Amino acid sequence: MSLRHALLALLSAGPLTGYDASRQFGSSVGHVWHALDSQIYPELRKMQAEGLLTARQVPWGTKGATKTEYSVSPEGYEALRAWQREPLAYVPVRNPARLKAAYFEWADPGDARRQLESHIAHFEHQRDLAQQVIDEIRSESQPTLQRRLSTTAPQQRERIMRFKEFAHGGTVDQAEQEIAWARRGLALLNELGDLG
Amino acid sequence: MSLRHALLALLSAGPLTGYDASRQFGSSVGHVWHALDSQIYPELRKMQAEGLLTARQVPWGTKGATKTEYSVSPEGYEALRAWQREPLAYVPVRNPARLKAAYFEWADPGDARRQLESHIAHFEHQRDLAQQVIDEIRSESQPTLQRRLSTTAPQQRERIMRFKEFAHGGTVDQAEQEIAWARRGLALLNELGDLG
DNA sequence: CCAGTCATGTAAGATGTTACATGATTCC
DNA sequence: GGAATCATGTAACATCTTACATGACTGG
Repeated sequence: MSLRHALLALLSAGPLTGYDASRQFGSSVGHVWHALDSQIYPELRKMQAEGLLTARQVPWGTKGATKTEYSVSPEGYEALRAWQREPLAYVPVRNPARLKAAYFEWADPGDARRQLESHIAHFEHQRDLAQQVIDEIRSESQPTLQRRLSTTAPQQRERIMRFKEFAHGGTVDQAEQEIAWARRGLALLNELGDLG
Repeated sequence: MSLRHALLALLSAGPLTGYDASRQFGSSVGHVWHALDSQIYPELRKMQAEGLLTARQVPWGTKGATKTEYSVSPEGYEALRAWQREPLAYVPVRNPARLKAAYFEWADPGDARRQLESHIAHFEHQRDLAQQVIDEIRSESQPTLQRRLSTTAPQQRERIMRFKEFAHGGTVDQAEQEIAWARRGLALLNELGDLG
């Protein structure tokens, strides 16, 4: 059900059309919970059907076309708070990189090395992305955050920004840790190469 | 397709019945790739149908009953090596704990605190589990690893153990990092509490 | 002979991925 | 007038979870 909470969180910053929600998703909450358009549109409709969102047709263009704008209903805000009240259900471990590394004896050393190198490249990219997000938060240049802050009492703004920084800071740390792990793996391959 | 690779890895240590595979799964490869019995049994059959495993009926008990024992076929071993040759497809981020933390402004401080405390408890448990696995590897007391090592040339044994240690070491590091992150979150809540 | 565990699943549903589809509008 | 992007999906498939089912065997 996390997609639902991600969407509530996104729309809690203010109403959005389905299209705008899809676009802004990727550059805000999508950094911690990825989803594709093909999931977002149907989920928005389902949430509206269940009363978490209210929908309104707004004009689009000059020729009488419309698009759907969604807002969080009182029930939706309550669902957001209820979610925060519930303990988080931890999902069982399912880590493809660790799985592969545990059975590197089936790889030849060159392939194992390449795995680890692309692991490093991947998480360097993740780290840089998350660091960018943090910079955008600090500079208040992120559109979704701007909408969020504009409807918030000044005393609350600090909290909101600090929580987001904290969350994305976790992503940075995790990326650093994965990079350090993969480097240890490369060192191990070197060591075993010398032995064999 | 990782379940398939996890099962190939498990059975590469030697033949197992479906039931034994299900049991041993949890105490070996299941530490990096979780799966339930209801997934394992059907997947073993599918893998046999596709020629990755060979099945053999072995007697069970004294009254003529049988059970199915699976072994990795040559095609299965090739699939295992092919998997190690392919680059890993990184899945998009989907992190419920980070998602929740990014929107802690919707939680009251007590609930946010409880989230972080159970985050710490969860990863302390993960860390201890992974540390146990590492100890079992070092002491060669893990049954699946014993089967694996017993069919391996002595020069290769070191490699196998070091790779597994390395993989589970990553789980330990990740757990430590999550614990440190959550502690920073608790400190942040304290700080914001003082401000508000 | 009865409890436990061995042995093997099925069925329904939730969630997510991949690939494709289509028309409207705006900007150059 | 054509390209880009706005707007909104659907269909098929894969994967995983939850809940349930059932009979055989073993040890006390």
